[in-house]
Order: sequence, then C-alpha cells, then structure tokens
Amino acid sequence: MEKRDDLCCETTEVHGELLKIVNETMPDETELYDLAELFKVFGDSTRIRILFVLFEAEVCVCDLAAALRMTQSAISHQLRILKQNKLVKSRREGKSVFYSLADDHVRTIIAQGREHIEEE
Amino acid sequence: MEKRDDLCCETTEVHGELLKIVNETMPDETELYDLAELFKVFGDSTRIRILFVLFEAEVCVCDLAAALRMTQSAISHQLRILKQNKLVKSRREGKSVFYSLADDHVRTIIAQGREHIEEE
DNA sequence: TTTTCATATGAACAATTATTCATATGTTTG
DNA sequence: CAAACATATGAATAATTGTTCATATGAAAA
Repeated sequence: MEKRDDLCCETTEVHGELLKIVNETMPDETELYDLAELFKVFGDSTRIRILFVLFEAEVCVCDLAAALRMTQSAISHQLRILKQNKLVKSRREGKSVFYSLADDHVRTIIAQGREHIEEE
Repeated sequence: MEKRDDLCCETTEVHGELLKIVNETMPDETELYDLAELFKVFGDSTRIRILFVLFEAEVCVCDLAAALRMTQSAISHQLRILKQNKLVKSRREGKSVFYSLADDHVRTIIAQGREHIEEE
C-alpha cells in the first residue's frame, strides 16, 4: 500500500486526483461566497414567508406586515435584504412601495427545498 | 376609495384577498421552519465547498480536510450538520468514514443558486 | 407649509453559529 | 493488551444576524 504525502489518510482510489478535482471544478472564492450569501437569504422563516406571499401577489409593505403579523420595521429590514440579493423588486406608487418577485429561480429553489424536506 | 379595516394601507385591488391567499397557500409553521433550516445549511461557504467536492467523488473526512485546507474538527462539525439535514450520507470503511451526496436535490438547488447569481 | 401616512434605517440587544482546542470514541495494527 | 490512526463531540470564543425602538425620509393631503 503506497504512501501519499499530499493527503493524510489511506483510502482506495480517489486521492491523488482529489486535489485536481477540487482545483478544476470548485468555483472561485467569490462565487462560493456569493452562493452562500444567497442561500443565507433563504435561511430565515420570515423571509420565506414573505416570498410565499409574493408568489401569489404584488403587495405593499404594510399589507405584508399585517398579513404576517409583524412590525413594519421588521418586514422592511427583511425586504431590504431580499432586494439587495435580487430576489425581489420594488415599485413606488404614491406613498406605498409594492414588492414582487424578481425572477423565477426563487420559485424553483424553494420548490426543490420543499421536495427535499418532504422526501423524508 | 373604500376603507379597509383588516389591513392598514390603501391600495388598488389585492387587499381583501391577501389574508385568504396567505391562509390557503402558506405552508404550515413547521414546514416553513424546516425550509429555513434547510437553506441555512446551504448558507455557509465551508459547507458549500464540501458539497462541491462531493459532487465529484465520495471522500473521507481527512481528505476533505486536506483538500479544503481546514482542520479535521471543523470539517467534521460541518459534515454532521450536512448529514443531519440529509444532504449527505456516510459509510464506514475501517478507520475511515466516507461521505457522499444523499440525493440530487442538492445539485439542483445549488445549480439554481449559481444561475441566479450569474444572471446579474 | 404643516400634518399625516408609508416606508426606510441606525443603534442596541438577544440569539445563533463557525471555528478552535481538548478530548472522547471507534478501528486497526503490533 | 497497548499504541496509532481516523473521526466525533463538548465547551469556549468571536462573529453574524433578526427584531425592536426611535427616528428619518418621502409623498400626499389639508
């Protein structure tokens, strides 16, 4: 059984190629960071609930707050995060600001997430 | 312009139906929580990097640690989280434990995430 | 212009979390 | 059995984050 010096434990086949795989297929630092940031946005049940509302309708901030029974401030803070990450877009109409889904990746990602947790 | 008493601000059409929408299409508390928990798992670049390695090969803990240049402990802690959330499964072979992807939702979710951030 | 309504935002606090360190568990080898 | 190796885990720490409270901005109405 031959010795490897680049990796620590002794396995059966992958090893030498592992670093190559990692270097060739791993996205760069920036993309990894952005990916994690994106998923963090989905990782809060308040934001998820906001998204479920926006799946059905374009709504203004205070309607969201009322529907989800949370303060306007809390909703507004979360909408800012959703918007910064382009999950949501906004449109001003008089005093109100209406929010809606920015694109359909959001639906797909959440749908896949639901499939995953229901597959148990 | 008629007055509403269930919601705070005055808009154009959705309002009265909003609460109905919310009640009918919103997943229950438990599912919302589980969904958020699932996405939290994707919301860390160390775990994302682990997943990218597992996209390509089944690997043991210390190979992962070496490839990602992190301590065995840090990797092990993260693998536990990935496993608890069924993103990853493990198999013992002698002293080593090999980890691999649990199912394909993981690929889909990450692929959609990449599409989203690259669409900018 | 002053008031009122809708939204945004900074600061503070509590809660969560990723990593490190030390150590425990489990497996093989001598 | 003891020693060595691979992995897991509890405690501690530093960093991040969601909500609240107070207040600011922006738009319409009086």
